[in-house]
Amino acid sequence: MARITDQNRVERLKESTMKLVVEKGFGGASAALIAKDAKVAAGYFYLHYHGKYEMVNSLLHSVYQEFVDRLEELILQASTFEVITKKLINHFFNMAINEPVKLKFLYVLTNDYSFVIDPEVKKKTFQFITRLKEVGQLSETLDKNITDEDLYLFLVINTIQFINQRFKNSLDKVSFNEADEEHLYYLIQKILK
Amino acid sequence: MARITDQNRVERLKESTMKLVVEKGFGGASAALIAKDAKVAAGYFYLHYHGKYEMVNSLLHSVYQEFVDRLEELILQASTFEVITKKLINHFFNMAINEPVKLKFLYVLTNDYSFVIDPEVKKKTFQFITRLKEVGQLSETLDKNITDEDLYLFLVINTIQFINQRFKNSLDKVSFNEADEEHLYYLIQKILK
Amino acid sequence: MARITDQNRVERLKESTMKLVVEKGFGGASAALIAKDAKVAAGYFYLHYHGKYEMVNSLLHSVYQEFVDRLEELILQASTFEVITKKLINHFFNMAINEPVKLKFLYVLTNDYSFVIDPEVKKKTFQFITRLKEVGQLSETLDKNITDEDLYLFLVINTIQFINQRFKNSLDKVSFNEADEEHLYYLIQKILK
Amino acid sequence: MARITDQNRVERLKESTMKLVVEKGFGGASAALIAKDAKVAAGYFYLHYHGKYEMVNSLLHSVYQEFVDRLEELILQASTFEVITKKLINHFFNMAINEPVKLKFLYVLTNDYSFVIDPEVKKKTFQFITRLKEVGQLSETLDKNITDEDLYLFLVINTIQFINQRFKNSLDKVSFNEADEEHLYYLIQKILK
DNA sequence: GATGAATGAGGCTTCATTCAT
DNA sequence: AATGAATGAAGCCTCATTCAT
Repeated sequence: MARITDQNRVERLKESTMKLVVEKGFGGASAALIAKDAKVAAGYFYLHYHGKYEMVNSLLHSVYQEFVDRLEELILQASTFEVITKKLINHFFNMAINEPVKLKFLYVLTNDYSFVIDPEVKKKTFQFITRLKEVGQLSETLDKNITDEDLYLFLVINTIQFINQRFKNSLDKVSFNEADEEHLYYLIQKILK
Repeated sequence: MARITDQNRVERLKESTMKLVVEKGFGGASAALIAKDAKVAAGYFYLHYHGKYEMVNSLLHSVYQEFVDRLEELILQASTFEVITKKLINHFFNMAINEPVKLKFLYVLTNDYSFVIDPEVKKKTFQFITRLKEVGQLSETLDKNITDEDLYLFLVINTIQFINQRFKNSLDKVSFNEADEEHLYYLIQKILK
Repeated sequence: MARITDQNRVERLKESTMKLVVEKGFGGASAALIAKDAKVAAGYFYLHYHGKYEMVNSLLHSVYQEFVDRLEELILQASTFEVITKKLINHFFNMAINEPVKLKFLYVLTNDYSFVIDPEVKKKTFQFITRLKEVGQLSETLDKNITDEDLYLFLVINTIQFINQRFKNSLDKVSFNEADEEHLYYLIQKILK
Repeated sequence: MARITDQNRVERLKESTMKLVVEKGFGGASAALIAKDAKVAAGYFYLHYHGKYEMVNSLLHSVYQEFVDRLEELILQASTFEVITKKLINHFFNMAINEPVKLKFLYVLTNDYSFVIDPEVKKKTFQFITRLKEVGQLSETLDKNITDEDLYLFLVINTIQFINQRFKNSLDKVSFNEADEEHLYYLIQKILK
C-alpha cells in the first residue's frame, strides 16, 4: 500500500518534470514548481535523485532507452527493412498521440548541447542502426549511399521533428491520423529507396 | 562629446551570448559569465537590451532573419527550383564553416518550446516556401504530394539537423567539404524529386 | 551667455531633484531619472556636487536656509509677536502656492532620520525661536508654559504638516486661500495664547 | 513533518526592518542588512512577503492599524472627549517608551509621499475622528471651528511630531515622563478648547 | 563646459538543496 | 517515508559614478 502511494508520487514527479521542462526549459522549471505541480513536497525528489540535473538527465535517458528498446525489439524480430521502418515511425506517432509530453521532452533535450545522450547508449543505438542498414542493403531496399548517420537522421530525428513541427505550429490540440503517418513514411522511403 | 557606442563590444557580446547559450543553455549562460567572456562590464548589455531573455530572443530573430533574407533573395533571383534548393543548402553549410556558433545557436533555440519565432516572421517565411513549392511544381521538379511543411522540414530543419548531428558526434573540430554538401543535396532531392 | 545656459541647467536640476525625491523618495530618485527630467546629461551634476547625497543634502539646506532667513528677517523687523507669527505662517502658505514642490521636499526630508539639518543651522534657528519666544512673553501674548520646542513645533512643523496633509489627501491640484491661512492662524494663536 | 514557522525569526525580521528603515531610510535599509541584523538568511523574508516594499508597507499598515484599533476602542468605551483625548496621547507616549522604534517607523513612513496609508483604512480612521469630534461638540468641550482634519492634525500628527522632535534633538536615550504628557495634553486641549 | 557610454559594486530576488520534524 | 521551513550561493539587474570625447 505504502509502496503504491510512493510509485504514484514518483510517477507524478516524472510527468510534471517533463511537462515543465518542455514548457519552460530546464532553467525555468524550478524544483518548487515541479514539486507543486506533482503535488509532492519540495524536498521530495532528493530522496530519489541527487539533484535536479540528475533527475532530468535520468528521465531523458529512460525515455531515450524506451526508443532504443523498441528499436532493438524490431531488429530482433527479423522482419523486412520496410516493416521495421514503418513500425519505428509508428512508434513515434503512438507516443505523439498517447504521451505527447514525453515526445516533446525527448525533442527538446536531444536538441540541446547541454544534455548529451550517454556515449554507450548512443553507441548501442548506432549498432542497431548499422544492423538495420545492413538489412536494408542486403534486401536492396536501401540506397547504398546512405550512411548510418543518414539513416538515423531521416528515420529518427526527422520523425521527431515532423511531429514537433505540428505541435509548435498549432495552438490547439494536435491530432495525428494514419494518413499523416503514411505520408511521412512515403517521404522517408523515397529517400531511403 | 561623449564616447560613441563601441561596436566591437556589442559584437563580442553577441558572440559570447551565442556561444554560451549553445554550450550551457539559456539558464546556464549567466549574465556574469557572458559579460566576462565578452570582456565587458557586468551590466553592459542592459544598455542595449531590457534583459537577458530579450537579448537572446533578439539575437535569435536576427539570426533567423538572415536566413529569411537569403531565402527571399534566392526566390527573387528567379532561377530554377534545383538551383534555389542547392543554394539554400549551401547557405547553411557556409554558416557551418564560417559561423558555426551561429548555426548551433539557431539549432538550439529553434528546437525549444520556450523560444518561438515571431508569427509574422514565420508567416513571411512560409510565403517564400509556398512560392518555392510553386516554382518546383510548375517545372515538375517537385513531388506534388509535398506540402509547405514538408518542404520546410526537409530543406531547412533537416539541413540544420544534419550539420548539428555532425557537430555533436565529434569531439574535434568538424569540417565540411563539398562532398558532404553534395551528399545532403542528393538525399534531399530524392525526397523532393 | 554660457553662464545663463549653465544657470538654467542647474536650476532645472534642482527642480527635478526636489520633484523626484518627493515622488519616489531618495532611493527611488535615480541620478539618471533626475538628469533626464532636467534634460541634462547623466554625469552633469558631478561637475557641481560630489554625489547624489551631497546634492540632495545641499538642496535641503538651502531650502531650510530660506526659511531661517525669513525667520531672521521677521525677527529683526522688530514687530509684534502676532505679526511675526502671522507672517511666518504666510511664508509657508506662499511656498505652498508658488513652490509646492519645494515645500513637499522640505516636509519629506525634515521628517526623516537619514537627513539631519546641520546642528549649527538648527542652533541658529533656535536662537531666533528663543528670541521670538521672548518677544511673545514680554508682550504677554505668549503662554509662559510654552518652550522653544513647543513654539517651533506649533509654528513651523505644524504649519508644514497642515499644508502637506492637504496635499496628500487630495488627488487634484490643491489650492489654499486666505481663509485657510486665517483658520490655521486662529488655531495656532489659541495654543500660544 | 517539517519544521513549524519560527515566530521568533519573523519577529526579529520585523524589528530589524523597522529599525533599519528608520535609521537609513527605505532605500538605505538593504535586504542583506536587514537579514543580517535579524540573524536570518538573506532570502528569508521572501517566504513571507513578495518583496521588500511589500514587507515594509505591510509593517506600516499593521503599525497604523494598531493605532486605529486603539482609537476605535477608546471611542466605543463611550467616555468623555477629554478622557479619550488624554488616553490617545497616552497611547503614543507608551509607544515612545516601550516601542520607540515602532513609533519612529510610523513617523518616518507617514511623512513620505512614496508610502500611502490604504484609503479604506484612512477612511475608517476619519470616521472615528468624526465621531470623536461629535462627542466633543455635543459636550461643548470642542471648539466648533475645528474640522476633522484639524482634530487629526493636532491630536495624532502633532503628538507623533512632538515625540519625534525629542528623539531627533537628543543624542542620548530619550525619556518621557508624566509631566511631558501633561504638558502636551495641556497644549492640545488649549487648541481644542 | 557638457555629454553619455561604460563600469562594477551592490541591490533585490530566486531557487536548489538541506534537515529538523 | 515525507514534509516544508530555512538557508545562502548565485542569478538578474540597477544605478551612482567616471572619464574619453
